[in-house]
Amino acid sequence: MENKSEICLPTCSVDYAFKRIGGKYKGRILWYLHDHKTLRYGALKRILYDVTTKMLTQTLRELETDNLIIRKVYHEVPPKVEYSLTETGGELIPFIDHLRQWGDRQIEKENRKL
Amino acid sequence: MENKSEICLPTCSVDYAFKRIGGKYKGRILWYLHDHKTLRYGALKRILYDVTTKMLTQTLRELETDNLIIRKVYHEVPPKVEYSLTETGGELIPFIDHLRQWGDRQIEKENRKL
DNA sequence: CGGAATCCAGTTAGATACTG
DNA sequence: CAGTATCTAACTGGATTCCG
Repeated sequence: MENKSEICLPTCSVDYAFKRIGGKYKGRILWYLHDHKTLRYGALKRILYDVTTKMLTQTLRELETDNLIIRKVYHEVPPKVEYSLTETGGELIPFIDHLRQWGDRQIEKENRKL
Repeated sequence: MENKSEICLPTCSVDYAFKRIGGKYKGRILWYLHDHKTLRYGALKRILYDVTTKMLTQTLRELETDNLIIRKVYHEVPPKVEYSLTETGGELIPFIDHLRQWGDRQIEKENRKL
């Protein structure tokens, strides 16, 4: 499975950016990693809770390839892998945070209508 | 075809927001509508250029349902339909702009490496 | 524990043709 | 002009099983 971001030239930088963080779980993963500083594979899976191992692994690999997260392997038994944000990935946090606040406001609005 | 945003409760507001603007063309459409104030269907199709009528219509309907854009129909011959941002949609522009700038920086970085 | 591999159903999106 | 309808290829994502 190839990383989409490698096989197509973006037509504009908005497109470029959305390709990198627009995946089904990417926004949440970046946000949770910022929240917890570092998370293990299993912990991430528990927080996202509806994700399959296949999807999680695939998504993490894409984020790693795009240099948004770091994958650190501890060669122990049992194995341990920790994920954290890169500096580039961290630069996206203000954006995600604003988006989160916007989302909160919309959810509130919708609730008031009911 | 149901609008996804209607059939699932978001697990968190990050997820909520990404569902609304994370589609393949949504970011670009919002950005272009902000840039041009208002755009006709055909103009949008030309700017996005690789989109099919089916995808464009579907995406525009989702954005409309989520109250991010306005669809204004002129009952003329030939027909004329203009799209523009709602106030809520406009609130997203600063974030998309931020994302766009981030994208620009990444593209530059990648070019320097080559 | 942190995945990889395989198989398969379901969805999505593209091409094409047609319409008010 | 601004779509709709239909068909199909392609891809996505889920379940399951297995491995170092």
